[in-house]
Amino acid sequence: MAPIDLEARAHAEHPEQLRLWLRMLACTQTIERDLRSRLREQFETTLPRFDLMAQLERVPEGLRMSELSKRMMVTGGNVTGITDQLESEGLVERVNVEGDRRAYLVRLTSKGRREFRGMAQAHEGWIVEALGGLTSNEIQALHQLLGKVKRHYLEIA
Amino acid sequence: MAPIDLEARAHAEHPEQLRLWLRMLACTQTIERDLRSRLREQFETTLPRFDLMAQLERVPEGLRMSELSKRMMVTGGNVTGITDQLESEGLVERVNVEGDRRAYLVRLTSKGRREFRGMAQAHEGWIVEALGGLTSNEIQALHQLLGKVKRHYLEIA
DNA sequence: TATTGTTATACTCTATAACTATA
DNA sequence: TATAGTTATAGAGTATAACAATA
Repeated sequence: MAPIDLEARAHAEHPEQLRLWLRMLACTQTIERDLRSRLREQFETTLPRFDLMAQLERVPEGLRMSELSKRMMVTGGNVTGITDQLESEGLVERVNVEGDRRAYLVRLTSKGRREFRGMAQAHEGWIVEALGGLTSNEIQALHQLLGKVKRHYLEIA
Repeated sequence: MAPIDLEARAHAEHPEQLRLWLRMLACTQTIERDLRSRLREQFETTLPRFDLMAQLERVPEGLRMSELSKRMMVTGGNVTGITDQLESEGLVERVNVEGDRRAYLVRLTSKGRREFRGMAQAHEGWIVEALGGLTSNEIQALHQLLGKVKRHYLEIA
């Protein structure tokens, strides 16, 4: 039985692209909502905070605000706000950049790194579970197809 | 060249599910952001407002608040707020339900229907363009795979 | 002048929970 | 008691624009 959700507005007469889009949205919104509520309940944090820390985890020396802003796909003011929060909790720190006194590097503290590992492990488990209905081949296929979507979108944007 | 975005945090060592998830998010967030800004600029409206009207367009007799809430995947209070806005602009109306004086049917006015058609046409064009990099076969494949994701997620939720 | 990051602000979206009215 | 919808509230998330310091 079809669930009643965002996709309910799709007509059979709609172009196949639109029907696909509504399904994509329904999938990501549902999963994302659950991630948010689990992050809040189990770790008292939010998705942007988690995401900022995830970006930093890959880069031990830290990232500039402008780089974080690009990667998180949000404007600079917001990165400042999230960084302020995390810094006040001792999870990240701002480090001066040699040769440019306007800029900082934001990096995880050891406390931040420790706390992030716990969250990341849980998060990974939730995602593996959420996508657990797919075989490895299907995952590869989806990954490849969405890669194509992304590349095309960057070209026309 | 790989774009710098949400996916930048993906490691090769991450499980394939997580890498897929980050790609799904990057795709939908990018497209969704553009939709929001185009709806704002060209039609002075928002995605939830558009979505509510889209749900109603399929059902000329209207939908109850509770039904809208389910379909839009948001809680009742929010539907009230959006409906209030649209009603004050004469785009939707609340109609009494015979036999249940607690409930309403919300439906598009003719003005609402007229304005919606314009927006929907533009919206459809944006989506067709956004997903224009895919062949029809690829669209079918994605649609089918995401259907599987959705069904599995409903089972475990 | 341009760039980095911050501050201030405002608005949309959302969930939660208490509430009113009807069933 | 349960249900339909509303109200009130608080917080997340975001964009915009003006600003200070530095390049």
